[in-house]
Amino acid sequence: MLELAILGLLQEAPMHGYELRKELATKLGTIRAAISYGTLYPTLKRLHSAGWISEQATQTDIVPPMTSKRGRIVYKITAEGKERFGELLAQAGPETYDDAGFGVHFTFFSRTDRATRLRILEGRRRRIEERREGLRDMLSRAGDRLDAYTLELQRHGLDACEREVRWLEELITNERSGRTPSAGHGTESGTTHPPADQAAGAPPEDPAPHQDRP
Amino acid sequence: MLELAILGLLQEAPMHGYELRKELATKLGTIRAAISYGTLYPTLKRLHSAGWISEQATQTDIVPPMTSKRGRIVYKITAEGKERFGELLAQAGPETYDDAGFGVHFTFFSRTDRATRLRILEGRRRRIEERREGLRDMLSRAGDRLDAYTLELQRHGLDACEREVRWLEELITNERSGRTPSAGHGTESGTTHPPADQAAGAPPEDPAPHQDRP
DNA sequence: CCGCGATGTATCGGGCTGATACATCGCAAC
DNA sequence: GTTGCGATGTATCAGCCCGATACATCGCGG
Repeated sequence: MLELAILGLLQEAPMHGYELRKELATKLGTIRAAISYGTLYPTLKRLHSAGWISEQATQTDIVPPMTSKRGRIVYKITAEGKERFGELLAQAGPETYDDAGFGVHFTFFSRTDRATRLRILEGRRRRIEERREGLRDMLSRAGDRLDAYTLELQRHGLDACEREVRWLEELITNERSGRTPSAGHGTESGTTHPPADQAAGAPPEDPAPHQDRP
Repeated sequence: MLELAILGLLQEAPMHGYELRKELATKLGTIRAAISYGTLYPTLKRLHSAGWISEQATQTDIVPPMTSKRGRIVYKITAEGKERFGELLAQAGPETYDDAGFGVHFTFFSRTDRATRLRILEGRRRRIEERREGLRDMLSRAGDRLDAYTLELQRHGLDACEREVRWLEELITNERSGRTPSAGHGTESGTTHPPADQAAGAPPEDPAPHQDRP
């Protein structure tokens, strides 16, 4: 999972560890608190020894007139790494559908082909629907056996599940009709689907999700 | 964290490992996927060697005429364990406010005094508000630097944050005014509460778990 | 009587975290 | 000027936790 994330970020630009961590934190911040260095550095070493990335120490102090940065290690993705990234992007196991895995995959959706995007969205939806059903069963069957606070927690969880399913459904519909997730809904939607709000603010960037790399 | 959860469940009733896991899964299912045996059993051993719980093997095959259950190990909380549970319930560290920690604490709110409940709810709210602010900053500052999918993920995360803050706010208000989270809002699908089925195996414990109100 | 799914206990490799350590840079306060 | 401090940066370690796996038993239907 982390492997995919790192490869994906390094494909955008070479980075050193600290930068990588910050980038991970902002891009996956929603889904994953913040990757720890205790994970990051060993993983980078692993990726390096596997040949997916290259390390390049930068302690050339003499050259840069601006800021003679201290020795840090810039990681760069290799050709094999790009290949590996493509594999990881396309394949979807069970761990693709949990919170962390889905978040990472989703982050790179603009570099994923549409079929895979749909597969992953539907897998995630299935996962959340199962959780939702479990919650519903529990609330209707054992509802009165639980105390008020536990009940409230479950209700809140159920609510989040229903909301996420709706979100996924919308995304799936958009995928099928060939739209990218343009800016739309303002935080509150209640029960009504406002169908007429896109088609005005078309995103100028992000033309088409490409699959191969330069 | 697991320690608190186990102690709390065992205070309701003695259980063996399998049962404990199922109970954990349903009560904390919202917040934590499902505790693994690879975690559960070592933890139980640790709690036992610390003296918080007692193990009692049940392979008395001869006695019971009904079901000669195979040897399983029933865990029971000790007096020291109850004391420990009380400590853990009252103290709140940083890990109290992450998803897992908050979920566990919240589950046992009916056995927590009001002051602690408020402290935890407010701490959690603060945590989520920080996440929310981070997301908002990111969306307003670097919004156009991110691709459409990443953006959409962040928006969804922000939405979830705002929703949770509102939920917490409501709970806090209720706490201050002395209400417990009785069933209130919708999310319902015609729930007719089927009453009258407890009083069978339920322990006569649970007299008056929370403080009175001023 | 045989498989098969649920129940039940237990271990192991490995991923991930939080704490910790160390070192450098830029900047502001005194 | 030097002292402190926070951001940047790399790195390790104990320990928690998960997924996979291995057993063994029970109750059930074919």
